[in-house]
Amino acid sequence: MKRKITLKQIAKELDVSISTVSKALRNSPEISDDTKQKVQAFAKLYNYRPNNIALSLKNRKTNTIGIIIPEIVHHFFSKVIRGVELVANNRGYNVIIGLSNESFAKEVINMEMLANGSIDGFILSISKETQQLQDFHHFNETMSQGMPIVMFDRVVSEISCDKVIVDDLNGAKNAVEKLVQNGCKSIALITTKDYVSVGKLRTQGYLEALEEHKINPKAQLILKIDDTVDFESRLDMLEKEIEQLFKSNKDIDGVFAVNELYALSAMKVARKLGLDIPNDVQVIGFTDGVLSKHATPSLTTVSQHAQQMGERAADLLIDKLEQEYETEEETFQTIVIATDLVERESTK
Amino acid sequence: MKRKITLKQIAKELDVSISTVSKALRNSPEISDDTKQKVQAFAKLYNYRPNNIALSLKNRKTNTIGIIIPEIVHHFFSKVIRGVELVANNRGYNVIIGLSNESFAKEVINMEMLANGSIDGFILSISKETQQLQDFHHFNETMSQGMPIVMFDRVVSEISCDKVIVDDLNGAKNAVEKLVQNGCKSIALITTKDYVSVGKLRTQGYLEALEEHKINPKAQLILKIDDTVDFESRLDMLEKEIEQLFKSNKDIDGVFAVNELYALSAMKVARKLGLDIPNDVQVIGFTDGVLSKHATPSLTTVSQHAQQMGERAADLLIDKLEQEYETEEETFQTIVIATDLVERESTK
DNA sequence: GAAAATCACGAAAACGTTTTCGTGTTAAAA
DNA sequence: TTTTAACACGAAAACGTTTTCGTGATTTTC
Repeated sequence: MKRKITLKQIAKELDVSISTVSKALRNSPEISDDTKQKVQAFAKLYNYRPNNIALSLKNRKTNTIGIIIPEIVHHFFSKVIRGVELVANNRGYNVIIGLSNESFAKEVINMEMLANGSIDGFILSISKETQQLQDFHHFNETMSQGMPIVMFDRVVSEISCDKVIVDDLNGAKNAVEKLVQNGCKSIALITTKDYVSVGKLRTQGYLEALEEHKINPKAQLILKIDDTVDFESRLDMLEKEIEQLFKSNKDIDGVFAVNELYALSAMKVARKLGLDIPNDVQVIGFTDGVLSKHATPSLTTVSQHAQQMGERAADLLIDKLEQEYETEEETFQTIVIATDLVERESTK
Repeated sequence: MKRKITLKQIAKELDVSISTVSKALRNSPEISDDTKQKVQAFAKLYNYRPNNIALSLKNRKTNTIGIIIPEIVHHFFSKVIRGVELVANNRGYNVIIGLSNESFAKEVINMEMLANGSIDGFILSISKETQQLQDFHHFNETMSQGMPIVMFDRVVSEISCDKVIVDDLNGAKNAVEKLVQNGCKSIALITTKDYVSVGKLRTQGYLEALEEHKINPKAQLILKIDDTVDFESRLDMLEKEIEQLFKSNKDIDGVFAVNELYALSAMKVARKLGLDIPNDVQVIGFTDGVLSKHATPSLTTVSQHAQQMGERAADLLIDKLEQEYETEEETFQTIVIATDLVERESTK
């Protein structure tokens, strides 16, 4: 078991100095062709590669970006990661992941771990708990140490940093307008409680769409789910709530749900109640998930372009990292990714 | 924008030596209580944290593990990552990811990148292309440099290293036996071409189950899909092949598919042909995906316990990394994770 | 009061690089 | 022949730690 070879070992072996070896390998004109050839041949033979850690220390730059997300077993987030990884690799960076698991404490700990030299900057989406607690000190501390942050999807307006967000408002608005145009008169909304930023915006989009079509929103058509519960494991509870919604509002002919699971559950409940989709009820979900495509009937969705979000976020971060001169005044941008309405069988 | 504070700066500020600061912070008995208090208070005030990169260089240990997978937008792999991340974090390690995107070249490049000091060891699942090319030099090179590797799921028998695999053979066998017990007489198999190790084993399980029940396997009931094609985008092709299978074998009353997509497509085609599930045809898939649970009818599956695989792999790797004495003879283990048959609506 | 022991701290090396600045040797210019 | 320039290389610092060893100063012991 031979360790990786170092400059020092090569130098010793060839009886030259470390500097000479380093220069020879980087083709410095200071070194004679003879020596260069000798060194390069030897290095190739022993498959020399510079040690990244040493380089990071020397350059005070790791060429690694940290990504902190609430959950990885999630189509949306894994697509974002793929996007980040794609451009990061192309631009010579590695990606290191941290999962907050929707917990504030884990988010803080993970960031502190990575911020101590392991990475050059963060790409992150904040946890639900952080959104509730409204405690953002760790972001400020990180940034005040000169480590840039790019937030995506779940962002917080109180923090000044680069951001990549989905156009939640217009995405929702377009979806609801589609339902209206398709003849729906009584459109239900299944959303989350208000502290989740994206839920709030999508709700707003729903309301605006109704308003523009002179439809009075009815409170009893809006179902706010408490999403601190893990509904993957408590599907029954979710379905009961939705069933209640349908039963007390027999006139529902359209449903807009702020995520895939809610939309699918709505379809399931509707079918169970003897309603035909899309003839009796039309359904649209807001999601980038994989379930929609394969559901029966397949679900019309607002697509969020998760991978693109990751790509843009990575570009934003790396641009900032490689910015030659620190601009006098820090300037941050917010990129808004437009959504697409992917029409499938759950709408007419 | 103040940089992170270092020992040197603290030393200068307090007019003591770097060594004294370091020792004071680590509570060395060499240092007087007075000085300790002074240093620790100052460090706390300025939120001092040792630089990970410097520590890595000094200790020749990064406390980071690299994970290389073919694809991240995949329920199975993201669950494995979650498992790895879970135990890694608990044991004081970070996780850095590399995506091979099923490409041999990217796999090699990614490994070389990370092997140059960035990580202490690998957890990986090899790409399809690597499986085809049967070129494993990069694994051998990595290991010969003293960097341990743990392979999971898609492993290669030619390489001696720790491995974590699913009991593909028995998982498949049990599934097919279930179908037999449920009364199926003519059971089709939808699998991949042979070079993918897991496909091969699952096929073997299918054959063994039939044999044990004295059923003669029929070649025309076995459909081998070329999975170099990305079927997420070419669903129609996949469905056509399956439709052909059903049409030329009207007696099919059971289907075992080696992954989720094939199983779902089979159900879709069957329904299209007017067959009822599970009364006319029963279907079982091999998967850890999310589609099965939410499909209609929901799909009976062989569960692979992906997260557990990740956990075991991480434990295996970290155990090896922290092994005090290098045992005389390297010894490798292969952990086999048993599968579970999750019965849902697609079987009786 | 001298020798020994204890205390409290600092210097320096090491991890593996890159780069700046010498410096001795040879070749060209005066 | 002397001065200058070009050449080819090495020493050392720096990145931020930890740790070994050394060393003055003070205290204890006889």
